[in-house]
Amino acid sequence: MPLSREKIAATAIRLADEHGLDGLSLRKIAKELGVGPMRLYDYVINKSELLDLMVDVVYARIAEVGQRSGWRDTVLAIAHATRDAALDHEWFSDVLGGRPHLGPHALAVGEATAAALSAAPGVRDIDDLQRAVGALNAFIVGSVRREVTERRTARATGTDEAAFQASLGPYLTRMLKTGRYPTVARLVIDGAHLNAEETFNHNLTTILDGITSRPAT
Amino acid sequence: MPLSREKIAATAIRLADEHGLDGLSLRKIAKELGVGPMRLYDYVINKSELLDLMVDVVYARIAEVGQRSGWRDTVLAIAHATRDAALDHEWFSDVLGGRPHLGPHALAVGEATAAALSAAPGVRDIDDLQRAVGALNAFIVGSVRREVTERRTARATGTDEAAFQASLGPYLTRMLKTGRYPTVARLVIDGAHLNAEETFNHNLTTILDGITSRPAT
DNA sequence: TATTGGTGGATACACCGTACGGTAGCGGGC
DNA sequence: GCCCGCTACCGTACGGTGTATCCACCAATA
Repeated sequence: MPLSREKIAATAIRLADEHGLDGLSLRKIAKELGVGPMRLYDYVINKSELLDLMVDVVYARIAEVGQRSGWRDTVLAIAHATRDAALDHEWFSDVLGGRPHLGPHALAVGEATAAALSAAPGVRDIDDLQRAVGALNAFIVGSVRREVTERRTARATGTDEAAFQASLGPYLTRMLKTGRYPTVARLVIDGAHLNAEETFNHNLTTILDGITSRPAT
Repeated sequence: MPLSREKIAATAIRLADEHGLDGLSLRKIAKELGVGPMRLYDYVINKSELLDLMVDVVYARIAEVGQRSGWRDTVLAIAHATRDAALDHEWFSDVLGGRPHLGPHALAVGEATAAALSAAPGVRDIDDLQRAVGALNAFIVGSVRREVTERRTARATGTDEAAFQASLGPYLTRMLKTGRYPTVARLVIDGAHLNAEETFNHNLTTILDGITSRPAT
């Protein structure tokens, strides 16, 4: 089993899944592979390139959803696949939008979404398409990042009310008790029960409706 | 001039503006302040806490836009202030959405946007408000990240066509020449002339229209 | 004057990415 | 058959990071 870019990327992904991107180091990857650290540089230029490799592996999984019947179903499938991938590989959300995704599978995903959106009503020319792709991707990136961040803090503080009160509570409740943030307070207190996937879905359709129902300029 | 959290955060922001977040280290900050590295730990627990401090300083600038006459003007002002701040402090976009923003000024910005959105038509109850805030913030985070990333790669590769062809060109043009990404190719070739701020504005109004014009469920 | 408390500094540790020099094995030319 | 050159592999080393710990000094108090 002679070592390869794929094998390196695979173990790197596994380690990143377990210990996060900060806990990922070339030395640990090498040790996990039973190899000296410098061996990796025969297959990869940088840690940065290794990261690009990992990212494109994830995009390969996203690209697997393929094409659905209608443009809207395709977009929905890609968006949900992206979200699922980010929830499986939380480090993926740390990189989302932070560097250009130019791997072959990333391009394939981009092509699929762009092709789907170009068939949407309200998308008339290339400028419309560029804006639509931008809006959709921005929403996906932002949503996924937000959800992963929330999940992390929930895991760090503990899900239950008691642990929350113990960790963030003292500061946050004191802040909210000042009365300077009444709307935020209402959101925190009353609005914590919404399902994440439903919210994602809801906002996604809102965005798509906004794109398609745009009046002619 | 005895050193303080504010002074530390200010020089940290300056260094991060110049050399990026990766080029920021406690040792450099300390050296810039003419102080041993460990002195900083008398004012800050972690590098993480220092980052939170820096982030909240930026949010203070964003919060300065205050309240406009209508809910829509307020939201637009906050969104643009966020974008401007991220373009001034590109490291800010690296952190956007990646950690909970709980500083007092961040909460103030959150309160202002939530309050404004709660007055928007189509936002009837707390659940609507939560979703609307989520959609808007997701879009802002994603858009700003994308724009900063593009600006960075443009700066790295050089703006002009020749340098671009020399750096990313060989790989990207070869990829696009395969014919597997026709829509992306069209976007890259034909659609590079759009103004970033206009696009941001356009998509922002699209999102807001989508939120306000949602049918009653 | 002796003691104590706090303040600033230096040193040290574990870890990181990666540049560099060396070595062992192997295929090809004479 | 012998030797050479080349390639694949590897260990060591350097400069940097965040941070814990200990130490020296100095002011104020008993």
